[in-house]
Amino acid sequence: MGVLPKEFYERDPEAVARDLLGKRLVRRLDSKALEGIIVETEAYYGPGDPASRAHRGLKSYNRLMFGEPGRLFIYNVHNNWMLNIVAHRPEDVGAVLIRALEPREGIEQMKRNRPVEEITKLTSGPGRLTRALKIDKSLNGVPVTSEMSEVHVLDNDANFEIGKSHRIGVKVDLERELRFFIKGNPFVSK
DNA sequence: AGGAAGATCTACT
DNA sequence: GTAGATCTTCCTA
Repeated sequence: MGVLPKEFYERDPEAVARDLLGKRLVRRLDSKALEGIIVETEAYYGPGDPASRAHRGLKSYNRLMFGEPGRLFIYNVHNNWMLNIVAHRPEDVGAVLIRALEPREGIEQMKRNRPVEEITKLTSGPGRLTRALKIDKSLNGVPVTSEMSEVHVLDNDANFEIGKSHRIGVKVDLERELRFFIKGNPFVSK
């Protein structure tokens, strides 16, 4: 069960979003590691996608979406850092937003980063999980395809049903449903 | 300088 | 459960 290789991310964003469900997201902090299972994702495309950061074409703030797959793409919305992984076919544009995790390792540390009454609220939302894992723009562009990396994703054997819906919070969405989540998992955001 | 942003929290009905 | 205020960052003018 090693790190997911770059090829994993060199596919259609929808496929990557689905396949990231159940995988283990690892955040290396000091000598410790914070870890959670990915339970909710959304796929974003290029200029043809009205909800995408890349909608208005190549800009300085979205250039990572046009670049090498398998790197972090991080931006801020309403004082929340959004954690994306660049994912698309060669010469294409896209990314996958990580929307929720099920905490596994370093839960005490996460709670210190983000005090919360119920454990189900610790990482169940894109802004919540970045706070719990101490992720911000300083990690923008970091590759997730090496164990050495401060953030990386490990393969995992898991069995579950996948649910899907329209993306959340999007003003104008595509017709396709591009939000994916693990059915019945209590850490999926509401 | 101004405003919009893929969200979150709180305070209600 | 739902509406409204508000958190900050970075783009665009």
